[in-house]
Amino acid sequence: MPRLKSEFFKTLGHPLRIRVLELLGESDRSVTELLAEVGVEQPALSQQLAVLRRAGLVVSRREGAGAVYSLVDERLAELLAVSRQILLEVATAARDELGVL
Amino acid sequence: MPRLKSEFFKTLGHPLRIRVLELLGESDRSVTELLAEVGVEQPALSQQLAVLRRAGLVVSRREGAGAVYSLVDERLAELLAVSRQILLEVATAARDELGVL
DNA sequence: AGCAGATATGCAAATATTCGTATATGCCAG
DNA sequence: CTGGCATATACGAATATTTGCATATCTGCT
Repeated sequence: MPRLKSEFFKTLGHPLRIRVLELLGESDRSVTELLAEVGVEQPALSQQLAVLRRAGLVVSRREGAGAVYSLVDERLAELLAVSRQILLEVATAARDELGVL
Repeated sequence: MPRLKSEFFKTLGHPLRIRVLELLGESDRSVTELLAEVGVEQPALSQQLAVLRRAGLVVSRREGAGAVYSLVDERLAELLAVSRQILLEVATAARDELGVL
């Protein structure tokens, strides 16, 4: 399972993909909406959406002209929240470390 | 924060590193012990331990001859557990998807 | 000091990811 | 069925990561 899990985390290892997941955690969004919120070229966004889709973390449905994306599992939001906690902890631990020296 | 978070996940995106974190989640371990449990060359292990150290996810203390590693934050174990849940969900979702086609 | 075991670092080749740009496809209006 | 907007894919150059191997460093012992 480490192999699978590392694939999963590798998928999360990209700023734009994280950003998108956070936004989708709030609510479903069309590509156009996402495009307005993250500051990148359209192909760049579609590429990363494709990565997330292949990893099975998001799904897209066509809706009229465009496409709407949503998270497959809401626990992804939870995961990102937990990771924020850990990051804070790790960051302050590192700061204390430096403080002691 | 997406940048920081993606760095964090990138660090997790490696089978050996995941394996090590899971083992350290159970209990602290010396490099020698880790070496016996994961099946890799010693330099490979030390390299990945170094990555984890630089990322601030683990710390090492010298103990006699060798070095003992431990997790900086036990919530890392929790995180890995949550990710397991999500993986299962995602995997079955994907399977159902295929089943429907 | 000199040795031996344990751990860490350096570095180049192989491999994988990202980014930009061009282009293709899907869908609706007219 | 054609134009135009929305989204997706292709592909090469730039960049980052991984891997294997050689070697350095640290520690306790004699």
